[in-house]
Amino acid sequence: MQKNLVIVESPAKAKTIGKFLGEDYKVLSSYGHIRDLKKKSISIDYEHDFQPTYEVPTDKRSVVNELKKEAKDSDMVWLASDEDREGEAISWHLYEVLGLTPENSKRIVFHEITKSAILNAIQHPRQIDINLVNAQQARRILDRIVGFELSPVLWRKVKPSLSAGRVQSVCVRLIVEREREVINFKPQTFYRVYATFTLSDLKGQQSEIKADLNHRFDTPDEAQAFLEECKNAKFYISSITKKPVKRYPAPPFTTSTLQQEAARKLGFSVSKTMLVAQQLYELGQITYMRTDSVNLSQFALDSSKDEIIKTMGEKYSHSRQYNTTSKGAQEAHEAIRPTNLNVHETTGDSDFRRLYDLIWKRTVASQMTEASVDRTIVNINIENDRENHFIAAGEVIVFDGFLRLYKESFDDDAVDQEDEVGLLPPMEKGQVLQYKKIQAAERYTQHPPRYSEASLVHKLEELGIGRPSTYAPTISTIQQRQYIEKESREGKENEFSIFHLTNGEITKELKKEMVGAEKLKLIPTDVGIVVNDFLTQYFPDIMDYNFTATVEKEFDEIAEGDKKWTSILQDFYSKFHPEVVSTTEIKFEHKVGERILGKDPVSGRQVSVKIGRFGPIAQIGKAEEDEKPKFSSLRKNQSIETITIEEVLELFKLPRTIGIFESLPVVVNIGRFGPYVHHGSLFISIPKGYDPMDIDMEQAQALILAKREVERKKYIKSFDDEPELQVLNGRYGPYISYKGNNYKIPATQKPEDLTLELCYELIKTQGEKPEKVRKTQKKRDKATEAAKAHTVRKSAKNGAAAKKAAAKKAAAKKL
DNA sequence: CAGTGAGCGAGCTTCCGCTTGACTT
Repeated sequence: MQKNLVIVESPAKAKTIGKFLGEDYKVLSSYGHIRDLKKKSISIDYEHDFQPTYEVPTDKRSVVNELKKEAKDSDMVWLASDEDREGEAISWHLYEVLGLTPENSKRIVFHEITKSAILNAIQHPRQIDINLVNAQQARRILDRIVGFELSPVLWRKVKPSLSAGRVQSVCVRLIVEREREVINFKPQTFYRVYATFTLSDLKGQQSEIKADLNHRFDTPDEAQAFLEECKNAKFYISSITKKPVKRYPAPPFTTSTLQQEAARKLGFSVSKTMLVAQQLYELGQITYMRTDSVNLSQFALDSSKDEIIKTMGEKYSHSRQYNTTSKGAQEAHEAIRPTNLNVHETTGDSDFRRLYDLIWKRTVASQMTEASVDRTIVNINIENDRENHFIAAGEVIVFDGFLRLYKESFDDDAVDQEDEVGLLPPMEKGQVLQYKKIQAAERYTQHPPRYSEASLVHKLEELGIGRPSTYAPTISTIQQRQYIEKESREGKENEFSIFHLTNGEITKELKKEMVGAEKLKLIPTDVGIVVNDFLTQYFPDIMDYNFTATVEKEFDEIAEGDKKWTSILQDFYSKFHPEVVSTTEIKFEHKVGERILGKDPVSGRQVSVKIGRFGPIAQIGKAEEDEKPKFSSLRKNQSIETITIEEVLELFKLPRTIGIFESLPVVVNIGRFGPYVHHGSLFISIPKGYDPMDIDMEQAQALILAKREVERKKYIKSFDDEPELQVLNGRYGPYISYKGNNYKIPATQKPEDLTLELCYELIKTQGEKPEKVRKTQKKRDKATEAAKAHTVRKSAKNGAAAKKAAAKKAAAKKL
């Protein structure tokens, strides 16, 4: 019988700690929470002080059973989950589920995983802090109430299977509001003036300086007038100011800052960063990757100091401890850093190496001396012009310090392309300059940038919404619900004018540039916009950007023992629930989010757009009229909010019957996967370059015949003895199809010469794959729908349940 | 890949935070 059982949250942590503690200690992991509110029902008893009903989820049963067994075999159980609200609750649930007592259990905490920290923790045990636990229960139950009361309102008023929650709904709101700012933005033009001057020093050496005007002009006339004035003006240096400036390194990484920098410097998505970081953590190469703390352990401070002195010298070392400033931080862990700072690089694939390199550099740089820069500002006056002057800036790095290793990136780096400033030639006050050229270029003010995944995380953290463990999952949830999409937009070509002044002559040039290109930005869908507007109108408190911060304050009061958790919930629920009831009872004249655009000039029937079962649709006519309404999906790039009646009427020009071929109609339409020609049982995608609005019979016939040819060529060979095996011609050349799986044919083998035996051999050498059951069309439809509704994980686990639901749906559909 | 679209049915969907593997729909 072992003496001690220590339970931590993460298995990697358990492994490390196990090494520090001797034979008398067994260290196991709870794998996070082991108990939660029951999954299906709301599981809160409103009649009895919000009494929750907890259950051990199925995927935690085996963990719990093992812990139970080990606990029974131990003299003492040490509950060593993290020291924050969630961690305290994990310990409490363990205490309850494992049937522990104050005599056979102790609660311990540590912030860094070192032998001394853990031994010290064991010397100073305490009991479970029930106030902190209650704060967690309040948080959990409030989130359940919000999610499970609000989502059904959306099912009734907007569309089934939608969701709402304290975090996700506000997240969508940020993106919707930013999109509106972008749409409503009216770019303004202005003229920016910049010049190149020449000056000669005492020895007659010529050099050049670039300088910007301190003023922008609103119109081309003003810009031109200014250049006119410069033609014969005298330019001289009116002042030279030198100022030493210091630059300080950024603090070590938290989850949020790591996600942002990995996106900017490595182009990683938020989830990719977390995936790679998780692997580095499991290999013991970095500390825990879900943290909001910038704190470094004494060990990390000491070893980075050693490392810096050893590789760069004493003057580069400057130890610092940073303070966490982000809202709602709980600081149960250290900052993200390499576990051993003397390991400068890691092995593995390039993603691995690059992320490790980033973390190593950021950590070490944070412990390095600040950089010293001499900054020079030169004012160049224009004689007889007291309002305008040119400014030239120069910078010399006197001591590079941390910049030797690492420089933080910022989101607008790409915008400030003229950011580089270099060395200025020697000059003195009063010196007269000659202009070489002066240019006034037309520029446009830019709309605020759409959010990227990383900049959204930054904003969420700033508002104190969400936690390090939820940033990545939240972004994928709102994508799965199809509230937002990640999209890239190509830039548009834009013409602008530049006036040049050279040799006393002004010329005008028209130039083209690409503007407005955006890479993988977050854009709301129609569903996202409609849901957001609905929630913002009827539940403004929940949708308030400060809602989380406000309730967090109350949770803190519970944790401090100043307030009762049930009365906080009572206050909230007594206000919130009636709002849910009254909103549910509203009989809307139109469907939520519906826009009436006017009347169809041909039939006189009403034209409207709204959210349909499969997304946004346009409709002519009303359901209650005798004649059935006509429907058409909106095109990609069209939105309920901005579409015009003309555009809607255009949609109904399809489907278009363009003629008869072989006594069957040829119909052109646009479906979910783009434009297609429909003839008999054949559907043919219309290739790019053709316009479905004016494709003619000749072109359509060609497409039909070409498709037939492909179909004909598709079958190279089949065998009477084995109807399930075929040799086919596909997009990538010939292949073998067998029981729903495909197998390659080596280039040396002529497909026509294949025998059944040869095919079997090829299948065997490539490893026969398990038979795939070919589903019917309808079933597959339902399966994808079900998969969309579930998260990837859930659908994997509940495969059988999903199938059952799908079958039911399919059955319902037939009736 | 699949080319859909309003009510007499049946019963489903949903939250946030803590943690990792095990899947073939």
